[in-house]
Amino acid sequence: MIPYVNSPQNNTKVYIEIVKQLRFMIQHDGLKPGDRLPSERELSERLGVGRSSVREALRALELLGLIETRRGEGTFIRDFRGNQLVQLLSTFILQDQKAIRDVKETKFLIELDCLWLIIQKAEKDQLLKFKNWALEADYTDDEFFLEVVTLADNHLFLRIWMILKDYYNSLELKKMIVSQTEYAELIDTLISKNESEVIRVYKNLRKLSKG
Amino acid sequence: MIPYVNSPQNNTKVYIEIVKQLRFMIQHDGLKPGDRLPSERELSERLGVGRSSVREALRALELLGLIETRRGEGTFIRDFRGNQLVQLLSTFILQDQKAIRDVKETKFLIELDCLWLIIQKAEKDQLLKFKNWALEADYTDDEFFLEVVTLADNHLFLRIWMILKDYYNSLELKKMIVSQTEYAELIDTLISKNESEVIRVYKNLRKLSKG
DNA sequence: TTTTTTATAGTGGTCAGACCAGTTTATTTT
DNA sequence: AAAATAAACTGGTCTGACCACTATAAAAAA
Repeated sequence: MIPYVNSPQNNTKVYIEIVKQLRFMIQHDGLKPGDRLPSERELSERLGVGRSSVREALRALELLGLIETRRGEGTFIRDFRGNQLVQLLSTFILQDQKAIRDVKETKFLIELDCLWLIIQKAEKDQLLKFKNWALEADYTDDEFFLEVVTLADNHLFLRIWMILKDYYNSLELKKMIVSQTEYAELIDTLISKNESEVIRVYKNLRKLSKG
Repeated sequence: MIPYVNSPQNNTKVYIEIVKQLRFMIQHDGLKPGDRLPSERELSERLGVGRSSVREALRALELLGLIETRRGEGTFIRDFRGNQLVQLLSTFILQDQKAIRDVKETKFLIELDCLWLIIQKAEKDQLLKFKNWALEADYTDDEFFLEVVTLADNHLFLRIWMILKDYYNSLELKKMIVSQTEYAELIDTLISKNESEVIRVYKNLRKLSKG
């Protein structure tokens, strides 16, 4: 086949071109999450490039979380609404030890953001169900706020919060004890859509007078 | 050398291990943007793995924008602000309308968070200097809010915002026109530490009645 | 001496081929 | 028809070979 990728006047790297070709291929063939891509050897042949270059492109996309590879089976398109990327960047970025305060601060504010989003978006019966659960079930603080962030219905916030949560826990700070009634009270303020009360109750729950 | 990477009980992919080793190396040696990494051949030898595996790792990091490679010169650490990958991810990910809404929503709330942090933390003379700049200098909306996020003095928010900003710009939405006086008004509310006014002015600046 | 030119060693970019370790499919045996 | 076996495929990795380009050291010219 004619090597799209390796034509003389093209001076961009081969693996970048392969990424572009893959993107085109996915769009053109309407491939969806779960679908299989052609094998490395077939791509190599079809695009007229070496297999190692194909692999460089695929590995890059894999690290980005866009595809998934299973030995012996093949390469598959992934459900990439979340971004692996933030995951990865964070591990690069969060080496910085002095960022502890930033992590706490960010986690708190994002939790507040999600509470605010819930007020804007959530249905009342969703919240009532949530409250029942909060009163009866057994859960950790993380599990409670996972529900909150999920209810906020913003995938980016969910991803960011997940990372922050993990990092926060790795700090091994002393845990606050929060009673079920406090959680329930927070949900009540959501139901009543009282923004300032949400902030007050949340801060109190986190034992914060100030941010 | 002992191959860290290829020990028997380790069944994760070699290139992933190399990424981890690189991260460790960067942290341990305190490498900063602009610094050079060891050559591919040297890494291959030092880690006891094939050069092609090293390249898979490096290409992935390059696509992520974390490193930069110059033929004949070497591989360098980059001042990563998500640039490269955003272009790519945006076309892969952001076809989805909900994802687009999430990006807008998240950027909006994080900007508000930063404004709130400024009220808590910033010194008055910092803000006055900021206002002078806002009235006299020439800047884009991104540049203005980069100042805001910087003033919030939270590295994590800075990083997240940078990524979001790039995502957001890659959406190619129509830009709002904001006058210098509007920006200055926002800074005034910061100086007066009036939280509800900050929210109102910011929303107005973004032409939002609701989130 | 200083400058310029020229060779050389080093670096990333790419390819081809080999082998291993799994999975799937086809074939054979029971 | 079911089970066991063989073959064909797929990704994972390594090695060695070139090429193109850059930086450095050596040699030649000024």
